[in-house]
Amino acid sequence: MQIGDAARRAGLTVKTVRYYANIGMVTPRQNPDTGYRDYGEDDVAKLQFVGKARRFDFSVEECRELLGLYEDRNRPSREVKALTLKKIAEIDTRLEELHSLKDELSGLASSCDGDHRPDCPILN
Amino acid sequence: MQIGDAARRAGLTVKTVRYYANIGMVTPRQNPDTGYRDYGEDDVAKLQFVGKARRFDFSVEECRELLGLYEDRNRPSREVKALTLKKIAEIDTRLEELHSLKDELSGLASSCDGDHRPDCPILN
DNA sequence: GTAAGCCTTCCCCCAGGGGGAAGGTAAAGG
DNA sequence: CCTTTACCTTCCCCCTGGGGGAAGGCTTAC
Repeated sequence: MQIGDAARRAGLTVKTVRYYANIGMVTPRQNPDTGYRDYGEDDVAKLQFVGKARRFDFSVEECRELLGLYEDRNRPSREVKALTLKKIAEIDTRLEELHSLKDELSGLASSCDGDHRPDCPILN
Repeated sequence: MQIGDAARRAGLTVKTVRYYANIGMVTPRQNPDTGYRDYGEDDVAKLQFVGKARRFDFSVEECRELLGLYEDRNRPSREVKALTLKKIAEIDTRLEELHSLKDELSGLASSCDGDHRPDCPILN
């Protein structure tokens, strides 16, 4: 199948799918007649997998890692779980950062009158 | 004062301060003898302000906007407050996304045995 | 004299693609 | 059969927010 169909089925843009081919993450066969990329069902499955992992905030590099485990028939699920737990820890860190950031901004906003006068505590 | 001192006093790198000069955000005078950038106290104050705003997760474009209000003697604090509230709303959205992402990943991780067997629900 | 420590501009690099140009190809409609 | 439309290809520049380092110029201290 052509890249357009593969992209639609994976819920990705053509650009993105082509990018994944260029960086060697999901490399389809090539149609020798047209020179077009030729995607099979297995490729679509990988694209869907990567798309999902990206939505899960895994970086492209992490996706490549996960894909390696995914393709390995003897993959130990231990490694996949470890990667997921690491990701969860990162999310926790980011959550804490955002929480304290929000608290700080909220404090500033509530101490700011929000009128036309030039003395605003946010700016000082 | 030279860029190195200004950067140290603002808690930024020289590269960053030079970048801010290049994009026209904090533009110091120029020493006519040496051709070096010449920072005054007012510039340092602006750099500190921008550094703080960046740490508050404001984009460079938003910093430029805030700086415009900061420099305007007749600035209405209303606008500053509005920008801050908008930022808080964005943080809320991001918090929700991260929470649901974490829930989803946690569910996957807990349903994954994490042993050597090749059937891992995370990958499926 | 020379080495260290400033400064300058210039260019390439990162993620993760997006936008669009220029040109080849395939299938459907008239 | 011809044209239109919708594909596809490679190529190159764009974004954010700078980092890294080269090549060259200047004082100052030893």
